Amino acid sequence: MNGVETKLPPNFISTIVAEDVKSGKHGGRVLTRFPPEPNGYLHIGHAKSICLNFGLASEFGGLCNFRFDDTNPGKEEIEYVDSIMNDVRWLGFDWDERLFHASDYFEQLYKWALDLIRDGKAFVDSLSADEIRETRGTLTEPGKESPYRNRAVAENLDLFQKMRAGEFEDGQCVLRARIDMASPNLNLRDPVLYRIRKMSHWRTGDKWCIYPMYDYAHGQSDALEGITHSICTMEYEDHRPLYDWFLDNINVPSRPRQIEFARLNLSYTVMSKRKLLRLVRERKVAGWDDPRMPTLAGIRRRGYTPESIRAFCERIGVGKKESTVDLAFLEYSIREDLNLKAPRVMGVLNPLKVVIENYPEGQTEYLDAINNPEDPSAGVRQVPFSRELYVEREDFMEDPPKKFYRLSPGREVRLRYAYFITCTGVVKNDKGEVVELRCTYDSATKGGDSPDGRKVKATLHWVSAPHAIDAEVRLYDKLFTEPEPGDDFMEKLNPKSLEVVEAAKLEPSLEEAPPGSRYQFERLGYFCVDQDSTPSRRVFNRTVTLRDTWAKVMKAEGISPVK
RNA sequence: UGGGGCGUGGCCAAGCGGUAAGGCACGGGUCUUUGGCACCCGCAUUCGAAGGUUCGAAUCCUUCCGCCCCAGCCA
Repeated sequence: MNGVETKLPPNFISTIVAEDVKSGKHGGRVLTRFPPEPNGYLHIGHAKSICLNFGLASEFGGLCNFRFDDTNPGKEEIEYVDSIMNDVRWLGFDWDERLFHASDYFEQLYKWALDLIRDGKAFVDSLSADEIRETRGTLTEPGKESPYRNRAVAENLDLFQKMRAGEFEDGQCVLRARIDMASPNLNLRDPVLYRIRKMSHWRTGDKWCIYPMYDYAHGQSDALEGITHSICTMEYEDHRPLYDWFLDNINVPSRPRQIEFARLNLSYTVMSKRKLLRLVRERKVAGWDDPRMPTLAGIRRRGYTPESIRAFCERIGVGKKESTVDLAFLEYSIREDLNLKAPRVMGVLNPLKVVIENYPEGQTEYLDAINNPEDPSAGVRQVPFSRELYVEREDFMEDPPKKFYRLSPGREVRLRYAYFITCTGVVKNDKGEVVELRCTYDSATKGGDSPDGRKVKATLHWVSAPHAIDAEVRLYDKLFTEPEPGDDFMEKLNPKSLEVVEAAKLEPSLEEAPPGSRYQFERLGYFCVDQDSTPSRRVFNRTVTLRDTWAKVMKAEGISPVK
């Protein structure tokens, strides 16, 4: 990806894999898999899993399969299938021809179920869902065996075949494993293997009316594909004994090992599909790809790069401890990446008109501006300068506090790549609000340096009024006001998570900026052109602000920012 | 209090019996035509707690405390 392969920091999983490779387990082969269920959009938490699985594979010269865990037609939709594949590709991973589905294995899974029945290890239970729940027992008391638990093999075989043939209605019966109703691990109390669902499946159509449960499908799918390390999140740890039980009691072709790690939590955001779905359904955000969403679609639209997401996932580490990563860490990753790549440009979000009184009317000069100080190869561009300009309203204070060293009456500052200007007058409206600044410029300071060595404390961004282009700029901030939104997250929504600037003034070089392109608006932050943008109505999203030391000073000094 | 898992600075995270890496955040400074970037300095006598073993413990043993997960015909 970037010439020199940076060595990934080791973690407990890569240590296990390294030992297996060294000991020759699986013949030194490494095959992982990313197994999403197509019932929602992928989010940054999935990115951690994707990077882990594909990363491990490439680190040890192995491969990573892509597999849809499509065992529940009631919840899965084709819309999600497309978005999921698109997101994984965008993140930068490729599964070549290795696209699989749990549904590819329905026939084999069915045959194995028949084997389990013949071995007396599975039975058809005619208890209702409620009855099964009631007899499962509790955390402290054992469950009760189903009265159907000892049906004869022949009867079970007959019943199960009839289940498949559609002779029963939904819920009338299920196939259950015959393990141990007294197990302290609830997953082992005769878990359901198959349930009847008379609905068509996005891939198998109406071929099946019985569908395998996750536990029954996952491990065997892994075994069928020859997966060596099946990595999942901590909540499946209790399922591992069952995962292993199937592998021990079925004649599977290989023996995968399940390893669990802690899922990612991010401060100031919610990650569960249920909560994200609610934000979408209740219109708290514009959709799954709203730039405030932690979905990959949202993050992408926000302007994050796949490289920054990968770097983030590599840095947060992999462990078994529940943790919440600071959102600032994610922001650090995108700033770090964009600092090196994003072309610099000037744009004024909250325009304050400036008239340079001693600058010739009608004159336009084109000044050289460096595109990216971090990347000389990015070259220079020319920006127009004229008598009337816009500067940021926040860059002027009529009565500045001691630490404010931007523009104020009588103060001289530099306009980036242009001239030193001195504020000579302030024009106010009848409400007393500053509506225009009158300034003079020093023609000897063209380009931004004074031949007499005169120094100036501040450098301001600006844009020439007659040359500026208008744009809508969407300023995004955290979606929630609290680091841990919790279950009442709907009450913790940040009312200022989106502020729309209707008419920002941008330098004309942005005229043709294509959707998706990213820029640094100097002194403000990183922005990207939104997909809603059109030539007649340009729309930019703020990906993240620049680090703002001045904002911290203001906060510390109790100075309120100018509105 | 059935079972499983986890507890190292504000947030992540190395460490695996030899005397607490690194990153983010934070504070201070240098530099600066972005109050950006870069660079420098600071930031746990202490590893959930208490005992014990040992010349020596975050690492081994006890006990205790705290947090998370499991009672879907969801994944």
